[in-house]
Amino acid sequence: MWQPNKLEQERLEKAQRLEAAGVKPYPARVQRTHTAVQASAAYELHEAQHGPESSVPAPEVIVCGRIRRVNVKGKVSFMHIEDESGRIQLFLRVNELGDAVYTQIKDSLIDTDDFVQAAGELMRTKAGEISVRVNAFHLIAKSLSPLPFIRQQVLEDGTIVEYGEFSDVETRYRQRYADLAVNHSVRSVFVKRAQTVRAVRRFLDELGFLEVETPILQPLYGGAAARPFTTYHNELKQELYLRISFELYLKRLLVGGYDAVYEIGRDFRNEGVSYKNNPEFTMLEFYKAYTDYRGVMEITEQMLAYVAKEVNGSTQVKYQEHVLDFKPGWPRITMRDAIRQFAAIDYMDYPDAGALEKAMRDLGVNPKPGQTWGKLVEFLFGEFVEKKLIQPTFIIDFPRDISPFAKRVNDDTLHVERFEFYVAGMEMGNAFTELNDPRDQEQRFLDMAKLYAGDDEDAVPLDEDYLRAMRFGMPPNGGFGMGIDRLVMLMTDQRTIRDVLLYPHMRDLK
RNA sequence: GGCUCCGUAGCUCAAUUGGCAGAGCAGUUGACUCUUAAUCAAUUGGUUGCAGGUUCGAGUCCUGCCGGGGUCACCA
Repeated sequence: MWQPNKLEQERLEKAQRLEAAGVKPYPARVQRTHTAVQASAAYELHEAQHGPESSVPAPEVIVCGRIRRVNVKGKVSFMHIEDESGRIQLFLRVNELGDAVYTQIKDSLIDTDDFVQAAGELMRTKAGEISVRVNAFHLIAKSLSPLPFIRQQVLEDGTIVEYGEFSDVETRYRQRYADLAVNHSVRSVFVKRAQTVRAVRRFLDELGFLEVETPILQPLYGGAAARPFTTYHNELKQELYLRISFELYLKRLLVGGYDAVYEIGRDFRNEGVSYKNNPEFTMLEFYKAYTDYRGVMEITEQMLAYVAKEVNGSTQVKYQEHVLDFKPGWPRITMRDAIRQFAAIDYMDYPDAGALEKAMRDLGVNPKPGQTWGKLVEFLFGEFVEKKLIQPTFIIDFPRDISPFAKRVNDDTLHVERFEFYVAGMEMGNAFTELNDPRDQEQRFLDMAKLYAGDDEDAVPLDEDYLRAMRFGMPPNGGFGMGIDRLVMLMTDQRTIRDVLLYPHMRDLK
């Protein structure tokens, strides 16, 4: 239940006073002929055509927006209103507006944060700012709660300098609308986010991929190692999982005859929250027939370079203290070489888990006891290599026992054709030459069940229907998955995933 | 989940060893017909996250809880 504070109480009373004077604080009908930027452009064009002192009347406009600055003087006032395009100044003079309306402004019945509609001829003030000489002024939405206040200055090129800030992280995330309304730079992050997703789509569409949608509610989860969220369908009396990946549903479509499919959508993983993990996040997965993980690496490089260029105008992107370069030709380093290089240990000298674990302890790291060989290799990688991979890098050829959907590397029983790519010390994506032998796939499911018996977190449920699909024949294909949010972090120079999510997950307030 | 730091006015922040809770901005009132981080004068505003405890006295010290940041763990 809303308990108006003092400032809100004042605004409520203003709304009532306006209503008493016959002003509707929330009218149904609104008009706008120009955005703020269109209006400015229209005046500049007028000046260019007729000169600054011309007797030809300037264009008449109707603009709408939120009041961001008010400067009331005795008989002339100024406001800046803001719409999505930017800001424009209103020049309000009692002569044009009449006493009644001007008095409402002077009595500050109109507040910063209110939405208004203003009509009039465009002009330039003596100080040189393009403004609307307002002859009709209407409140179109009263703001009852003041937005967090920070002082801002609009420079001539339109940039907004902020003095002070609205920085309380918790409030910013919980009340993102206020964050967006006040903090100008936050809005641009989400514009770039949209541009990023659009660029990914355009890239894949142009390559001939078909965008599809697969179930989020799944009777069986799979395709990744993660704990799922569970839910329940009341009518069907059915336990359901929120998907942790799209993998198995997408590959079934290759059986159905599509050569190349992709999906961009939400995944849900019931795991820890961190600067790069949110319980729900946006994933891109694609699968392409008649290629393998080498082909997928080429697509990956091209795609990321394309996105960087579309969003930031260059394959080079500033991220924190680094300049990342997505230009294709990223290094491809095997998992084995990477660990040899950064950890000074060759895990192939220790082909069984017990020996490897002991060798790792001698190196001074402490994996959980009793893990599989592949898990140990992965631990080594995380401990010694991951953070060091700043420029885009493919790490290729992963241990088999942590990769149940990838084809083995020729004549190598320990490795599969899989790569992950890393940027800024973060895992960005994961891909393999997809396993398409149903007999091998079934064995992998069984092996996983055996390896991770009693280990709920890493168990991979056996998906009979997926095997059935594969038995009809699945073309050889390469598959790919990438966290879109992390990509957006890179494109927008944000340190945490929460700053690229409009509504990051927050604990419930009790 | 562990460790650690933090929570004071609408926003950003002060408050000495435990000693009257403050400032700037915004808000309110007034002046001002080209201002723009407007200016000038006056002025309001607090359950110091919540609940206990120690003390003559707690924003400050202690315990618990709530929320958040960082970090570790978890996480292909």
